[in-house]
Amino acid sequence: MNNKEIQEQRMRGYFIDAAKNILKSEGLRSVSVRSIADKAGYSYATMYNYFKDVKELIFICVKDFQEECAEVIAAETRMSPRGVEKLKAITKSYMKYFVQYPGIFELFFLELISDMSVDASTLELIVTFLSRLCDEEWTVCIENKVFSEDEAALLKERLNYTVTGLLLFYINRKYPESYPKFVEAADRQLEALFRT
Amino acid sequence: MNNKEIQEQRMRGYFIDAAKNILKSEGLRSVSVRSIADKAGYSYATMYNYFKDVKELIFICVKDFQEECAEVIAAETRMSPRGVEKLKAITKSYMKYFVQYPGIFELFFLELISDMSVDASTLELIVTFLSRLCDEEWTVCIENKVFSEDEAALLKERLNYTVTGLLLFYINRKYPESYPKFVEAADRQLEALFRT
DNA sequence: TAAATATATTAACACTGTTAATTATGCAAC
DNA sequence: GTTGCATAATTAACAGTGTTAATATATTTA
Repeated sequence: MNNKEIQEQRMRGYFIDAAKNILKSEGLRSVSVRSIADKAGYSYATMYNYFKDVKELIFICVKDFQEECAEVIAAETRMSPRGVEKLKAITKSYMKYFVQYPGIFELFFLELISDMSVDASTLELIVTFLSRLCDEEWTVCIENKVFSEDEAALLKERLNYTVTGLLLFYINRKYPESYPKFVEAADRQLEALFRT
Repeated sequence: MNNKEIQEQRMRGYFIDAAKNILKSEGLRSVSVRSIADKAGYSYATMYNYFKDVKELIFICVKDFQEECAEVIAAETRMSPRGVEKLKAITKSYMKYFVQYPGIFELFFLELISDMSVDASTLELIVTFLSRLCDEEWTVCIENKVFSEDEAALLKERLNYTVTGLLLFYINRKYPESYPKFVEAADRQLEALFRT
């Protein structure tokens, strides 16, 4: 990587960090070209020298947030016994992360991707995130004959849809009306899902 | 209802019809105060004489769309045998409706409700919609001892979360990548859900 | 140092929602 | 029928949004 590329990457980093900062603290609604540029310490038009458009910029944050989320989950579920228990723990920790940062949930699942500035690989990254987080534990379950491979494949899909549905209803439609009730609903669904 | 009220309701109707029209044909992104007023045949500021803001206006459409959706579903599932089969048919018809009108799905589940212009009863209407559509058939299943009341309550919740997750992934994240594959995924989940 | 290139900034455009000021309209009283 | 008033519809304006073109400022090369 030559000097020019290093400097370019640095500049991109300034904007990406600014965007991540606003997304986490103030949410997706507060993210704008001008607010990002302000925080990055540049004029708004400067962004267009380093990114195709603002959609490209904010969707770059997805990868970083996933890494952070994965670390938080790993730390929180470190002590959980392998297998089904750990699958539950990972899923709960996953939901907790998005409830804590609803702006990140909006970015992952709600933000429209009408134009082509969001590439397919980013979408793939998003829709497979929970599955990737759980992959290892599913393998453990299959090895221990808790589930067959077919069962596991079906449950993996189901977990993804159910958890996203739960989060969408709670974060975006205030249902259930309180966090404790949300946790109850989530627990109910998780228990039913992993009941063998 | 006196003349003034009649005229006021008529005016509201013009704007509501225009908003519904744009939502169905062009989607939520094309809905704006000016585009609605254009179609209604009035200036943009006239809307504010009849609605608090544009959010209030477009969320009024929810009720009408639900009625239309319920009618479509009733027609499409008329011949289905009562019980589990009808539950599946209703759910598939429900998904078909939102896939056909993604703008309506966006309005129901994706549009942000930050400010207080969307009242709680509308949110309640949205989150309970599928449950209400299925309520009668769940009762039939309980009466026929296909499910216990507790089982039915759990499955009702699960159906709601799963279906919304499926639609969110397909409509908003292009996953799966084709409609046939989406239908396959939906069928898989439905079959597993109703497997007794 | 001077010229050429690259980068950052400002100005401008077309949108968005919303409010205030202004114009047009309908209606009651005379 | 005309006048005056209340009501309703409109235009103008403001503060935002994303984006592009033209301009100003650095930086690099000759």
